[in-house]
Amino acid sequence: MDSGLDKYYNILESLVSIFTIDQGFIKVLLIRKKSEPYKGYWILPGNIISKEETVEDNIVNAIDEKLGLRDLYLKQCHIYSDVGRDPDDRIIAISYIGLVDNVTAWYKREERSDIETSWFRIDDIPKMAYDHLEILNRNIAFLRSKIVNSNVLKSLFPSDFTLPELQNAYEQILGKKLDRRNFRKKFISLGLIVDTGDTNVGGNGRPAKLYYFNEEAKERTLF
Amino acid sequence: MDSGLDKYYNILESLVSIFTIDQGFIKVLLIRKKSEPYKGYWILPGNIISKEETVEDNIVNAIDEKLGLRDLYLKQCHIYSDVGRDPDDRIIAISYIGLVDNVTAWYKREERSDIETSWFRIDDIPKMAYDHLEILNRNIAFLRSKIVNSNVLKSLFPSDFTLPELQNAYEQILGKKLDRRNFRKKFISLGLIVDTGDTNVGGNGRPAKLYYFNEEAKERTLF
DNA sequence: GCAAAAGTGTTTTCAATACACCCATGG
DNA sequence: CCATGGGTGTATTGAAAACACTTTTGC
Repeated sequence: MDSGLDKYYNILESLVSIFTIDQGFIKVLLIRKKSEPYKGYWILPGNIISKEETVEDNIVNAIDEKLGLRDLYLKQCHIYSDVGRDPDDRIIAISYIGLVDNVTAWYKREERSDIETSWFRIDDIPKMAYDHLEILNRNIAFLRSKIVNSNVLKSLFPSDFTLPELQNAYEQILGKKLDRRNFRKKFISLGLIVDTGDTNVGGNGRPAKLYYFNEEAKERTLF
Repeated sequence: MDSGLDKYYNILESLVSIFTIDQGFIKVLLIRKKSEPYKGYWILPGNIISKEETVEDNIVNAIDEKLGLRDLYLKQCHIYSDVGRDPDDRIIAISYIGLVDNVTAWYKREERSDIETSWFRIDDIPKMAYDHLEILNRNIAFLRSKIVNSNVLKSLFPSDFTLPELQNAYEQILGKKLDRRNFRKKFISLGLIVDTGDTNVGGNGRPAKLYYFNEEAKERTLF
């Protein structure tokens, strides 16, 4: 590393905000840092990008290896290139949003014993290293701007969800209450979701009908 | 460059699609390539990113140095990291959209004698090198999705534009005709544009009123 | 039978659309 | 005076928003 071209060799990392919905709360998957700097702080999952892979491949592999997750929805979000964003080195970050349904998040996931991970509610984020809080917040804002378009949240609800659950997810991300009747009317009349004929069991009150997302429905503006 | 970390040193380039509106046509500024490979083909302006600058700084400098343009609207668009996108080397591209008004584009621009540039209508793009056509097309699609939100096109019209000119720009980018009365109604009733009290001169027919964009108007969905 | 949560229809309001005639200028 | 392009108002339609009572279950 001593040619005049050195200054053109950049280090890139991918950083992913993986969201799921659990117990009615939108949560994000974070990793606890085990070494200095920022030991004990939390970071977004990610990886250094090598010359032999695309950014997407890098992320898919990183998520599989570090988190034991496969088959999630990924969406490129933003690039962070401030020279001082990492105090030790110039690292350019490429941020992505990932969405997984809660069945995959909880039952199909193979946890790695050497990595401490945890899901956090997006209104209760722990202390985060580097500029990762800023990146996460921007990703949440991006998610918010995306869900007004139909079908984006379907990655969080693969099958057999109830309308109150779906409405709850939209309300949390949009940060406001929605009318139950209008919400139902919109999703059903646009053919976005399909009645399974079943109802859920347990819990208080009247059982809710179960739905799944109509894969054929085309994208359109919702809110 | 022979440590085991070599594979983590990536080369990055910025690539910008700079749009303006001229004679009622949306045009993009391209550079003609003077050397092999792809000699004689056209490329998007851009630059290799060094370790000591942000991507934004890099682009601002590249546009100033190569094109003699300053003060344009810039918006990050997408990252291209296919391993084979440049046959000679692995280069990751970060694409941006740039918007300049036609006064700046034509009168405030200092052309560089050693660089051959030209504005092309977006429905008449010449043969382009590498994957630049794909990148440009994606940027055009991105622009199309952006202008449905107010105020994005104001960078193309700094002052003293006519409503037919503005409508024409929207029609070209959206690819469809719009109703004159409804178009006018929307922009004026939302307070997005302000009447200067003047009218333009020359040309056939009744002179059109001149407007400027209201800087205080807040963003909202238009189409 | 009552508490808890889900399901359902109608009215009102506002924004989007469709539509046709008059006006100012240049030649 | 006529050709050209710009400016203007109204009626209709459709989607969004507001709103309250009934139904099903567990205890």
